[in-house]
Amino acid sequence: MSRRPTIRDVARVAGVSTVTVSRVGNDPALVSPTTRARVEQAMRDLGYVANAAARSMRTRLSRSIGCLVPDLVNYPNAAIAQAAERHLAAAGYSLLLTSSDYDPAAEVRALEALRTRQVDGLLLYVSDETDPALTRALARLDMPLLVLDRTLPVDADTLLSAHGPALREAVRYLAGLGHRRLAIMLPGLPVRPVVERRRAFLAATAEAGLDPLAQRVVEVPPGDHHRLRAAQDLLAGPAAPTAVLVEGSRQVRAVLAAARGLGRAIPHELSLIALDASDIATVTTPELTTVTRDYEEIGRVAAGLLLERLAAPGAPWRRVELESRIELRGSCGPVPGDRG
Amino acid sequence: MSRRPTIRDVARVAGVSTVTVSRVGNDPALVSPTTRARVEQAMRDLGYVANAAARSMRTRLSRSIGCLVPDLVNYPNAAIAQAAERHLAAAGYSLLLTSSDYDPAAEVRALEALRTRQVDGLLLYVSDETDPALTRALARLDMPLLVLDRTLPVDADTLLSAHGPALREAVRYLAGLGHRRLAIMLPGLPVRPVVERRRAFLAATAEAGLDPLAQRVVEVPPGDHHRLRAAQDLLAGPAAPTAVLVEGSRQVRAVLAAARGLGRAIPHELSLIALDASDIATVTTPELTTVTRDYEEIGRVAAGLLLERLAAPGAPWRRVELESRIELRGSCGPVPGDRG
DNA sequence: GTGGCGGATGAAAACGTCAACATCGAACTG
DNA sequence: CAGTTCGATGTTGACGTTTTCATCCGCCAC
Repeated sequence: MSRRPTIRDVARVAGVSTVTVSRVGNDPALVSPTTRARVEQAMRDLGYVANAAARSMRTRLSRSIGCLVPDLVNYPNAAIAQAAERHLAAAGYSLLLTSSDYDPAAEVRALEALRTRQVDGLLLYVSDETDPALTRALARLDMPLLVLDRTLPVDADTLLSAHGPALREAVRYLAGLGHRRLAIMLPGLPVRPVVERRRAFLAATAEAGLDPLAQRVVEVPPGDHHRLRAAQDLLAGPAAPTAVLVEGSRQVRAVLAAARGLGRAIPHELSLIALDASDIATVTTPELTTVTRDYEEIGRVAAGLLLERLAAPGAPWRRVELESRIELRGSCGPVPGDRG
Repeated sequence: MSRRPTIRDVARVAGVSTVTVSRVGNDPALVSPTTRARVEQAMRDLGYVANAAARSMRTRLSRSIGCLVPDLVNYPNAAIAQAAERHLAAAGYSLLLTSSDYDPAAEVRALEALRTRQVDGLLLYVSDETDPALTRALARLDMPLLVLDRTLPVDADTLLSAHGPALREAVRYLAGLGHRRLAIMLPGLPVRPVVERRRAFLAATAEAGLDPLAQRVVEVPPGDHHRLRAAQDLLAGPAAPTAVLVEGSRQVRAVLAAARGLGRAIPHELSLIALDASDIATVTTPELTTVTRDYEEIGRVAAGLLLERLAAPGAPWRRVELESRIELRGSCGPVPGDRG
């Protein structure tokens, strides 16, 4: 593989200086039409593409964005990342994607790598809001940050989802169906959506006049084994909840499996609302009532906010909140043996 | 935001030359322990990270890999990309990810962008094997290519999945259950897996002694509307197949919906085998018998092949094939009203 | 006719890093 | 003790691009 043609090769072939070639690429209006045509012809003939490394060294801009997600296989993450990539690419930015597998140490390493690579900004979906090493690494970073659905003590723009309102609506809906013993299963991660949902669940059940002692919040450690076990523990016994809200399709799977194992039919003997699991909501029987979000919108808005920040580095920090919504399907029903 | 510290700043603080600093980063053994310690301290104090653009300009290596996938939301793609990213990152490479949305023109544009960005190699999952513009762009690329599950007329290493054997096994299994009218639904994309599966389906049904005229191959254009329509058309009528093989979870959804709409119960009135849809296979009722692959393995091997190619640019091209396997679950049963 | 202006182009330098070569002293060899 | 080797460090220049400033030419206004 021979050396790639440089701006100098193009200049020589077109009989102009390198500056002129550069201008054809960056600000064509500065070059006369005849010269421009000659240069463009030379570029085509040689198969010239600008060397981004050299350009980025000179301009101190890499036109690339780093993106850190905990898990790309998780449907919402993939959908958000894909939408963001699409919009960043349209603006001429490339996406450097890293998946941390929920490991804060891996995230710190990834941040270092992205810093070395001179990304112009960062799309950040961290897996632990409380990790001090991570917070320190972020503060040291000194570049535009767009934080997704996290509360972090750093200067950054933030794009949040409003998890509370739709979840309250879901709880009211279940209470309206006569349920008095609810549970919510959340991943055991120190991140905002979990905090918000727990809070909204407790507030909404209290508002609905349900006995606080009969409501359960279960935080599940990662690993399918734990997920299944937690679901089985929750659903077994006479005081088991009659309705559960479950975050994430992996945990939903576990609950479906546990319910099947225990012979609890959905929705007749157990009502189920899935949170952020729209990838499987319409293939189960019955289909799942879901609290979901518009992931395409999230990715799009995130990309937009970051691009605006890059264009206006001095502007005040922004904090945007997008709605969640409830989608009623068939996984909820009245309480079995309702006393009403 | 002030200028980031450079190798020169570190050199000044540590009282050494820039080369020494460079060596501490790249080949520490060349530097005496005391000097090294002093340099490392200075790096920490200043928060120095090397500028990858400058390094890459000097070394002509970017230590980044481009990855082109048609759709990141598609579970197998996400799983493969994530596994590849993990292994590339472990080797010090970053992943530039682009999703083309099945648009060959977008793929050509993305290739141009990745070329400009001087990626050292490419992980390529194109959406059209036959597009001449794409093939031309690839030939022009002049960098190590790892082609995933495609047959492309370019010099490249190739990682294939063996789609045929497991699919033949699936057909034999269905024939063994008494099915005489089978169908296969494939996406209407000119790519190798579709070609392979079509061929294997036709060969296996013939081998099983089934009337060739009663077997149907349906190629479905993209779009959920088309998917549902195609499924309804296929399943309606007296000559409808009693068993279908369906590629991709989106099409599987459509078939499930159509079957439900037509009142055809699975597996009693319709047998279903899903191809590459393991994300939903265990949440449906009944769970789906599936032909699937080890996506983590694919991503890992792909990354490994590419890394080996980067280490040995002159080695002969490689062509690796990984197995598929069938996972029996509950979506297949004997033919309704079997004459046997 | 001269001064000035704007459009088109070029020369030179700089971005941050590393490779190639040079230097220097100390330790070893015979 | 001279010659050789080796380990540790430094000097210089180049990678490919863009920025800054300068030049040149023709044209217009006064």
